[in-house]
Amino acid sequence: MALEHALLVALSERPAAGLELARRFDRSIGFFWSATHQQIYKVLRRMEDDGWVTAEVQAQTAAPDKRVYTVTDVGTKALADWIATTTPRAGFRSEIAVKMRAASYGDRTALEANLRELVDDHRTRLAHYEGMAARDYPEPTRLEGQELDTYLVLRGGILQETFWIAWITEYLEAHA
Amino acid sequence: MALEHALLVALSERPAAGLELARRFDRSIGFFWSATHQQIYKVLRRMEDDGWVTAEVQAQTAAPDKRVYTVTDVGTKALADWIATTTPRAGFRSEIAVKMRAASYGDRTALEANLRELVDDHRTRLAHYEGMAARDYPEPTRLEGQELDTYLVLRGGILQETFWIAWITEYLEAHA
DNA sequence: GCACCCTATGCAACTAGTTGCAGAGGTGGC
DNA sequence: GCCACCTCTGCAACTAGTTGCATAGGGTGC
Repeated sequence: MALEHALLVALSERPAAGLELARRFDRSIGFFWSATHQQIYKVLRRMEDDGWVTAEVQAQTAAPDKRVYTVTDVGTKALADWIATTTPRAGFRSEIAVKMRAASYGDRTALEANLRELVDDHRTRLAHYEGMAARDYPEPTRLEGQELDTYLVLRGGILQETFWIAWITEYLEAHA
Repeated sequence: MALEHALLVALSERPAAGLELARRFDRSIGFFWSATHQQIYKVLRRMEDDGWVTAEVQAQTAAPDKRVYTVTDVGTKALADWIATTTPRAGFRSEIAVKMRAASYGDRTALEANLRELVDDHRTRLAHYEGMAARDYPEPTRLEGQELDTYLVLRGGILQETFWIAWITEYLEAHA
């Protein structure tokens, strides 16, 4: 389970409240993890119980109070310890892949329409990521350390989208 | 949840018992799903309760009886219905990606060693998949229908491994 | 003043999957 | 005969994540 560690990374960069973190999952953290706000609040509460983060209630003017979480020394150490562990290769699970394999047992035309929507979605995301890369990292070879890591994770997002586009395109063309 | 559907696909091709299916997850079905034998038995039992499959107990000579599952008409229809549903784009969750992003907060050297092991693993799998493709599908352009689908899912496995190799290699070289 | 919307947090029921463990039939080696 | 190993099925406790729903503070428009 890496949600708690993904949250530790995000909070190490900038303390934040729950909903703000959920929003960051729609952007930077979202390249490599995703979570609902319910799940985020649940995990944040547990991290607080474990002493990994502290919460400070901040009053706001036009909205309810928010709880801003900050990583503790214990949390920083927990993150470092986790980074030192070995992560095995993850299995690949994909519902659309099951369907691509199963197409002969159902409505292939409906599946192909679904695939066309998906590949469009992936193309849109790829264009968005590539725009981000060009705008935020005009000179990637000059990057180092944490900033380089952030860029390289964006590169992972780009390559991942490229994979999906290549595969779905190959599938659709092979059946044309 | 697509395990039950992945199992329907596998059983539609060939009736099988639980452990045999678990073994097939280490091979063909394993390109797009994975499951432990405990999970497979659990799901098979539910599919049987739902009328999707029937089980026939077969005695064996040097091993305990096995339950061979066969898809029913109800199961065949359930699979077709499912194929006609729309599958949304799946999120990308990766523990190693979180670590790549978090490397500055821990032991980067240990992570790089982990990444080298992983990329070797991916290269081995890629070579294995490419060997399968060359051996089992010498003339892919002549394939049609279900056989073509099987080949294209293998292609997905190849492209997926290619993605991982490209990304990890880029990460390691950028930090060299 | 009410409906709608936004921010902000969070409970609870449920699901899919993991892990540890277990019983049973049988074979081969010591 | 016992033990290690293989085949074969499966229970149960647990975890991570999903979904539906809820409360609460505040602002805006009709």
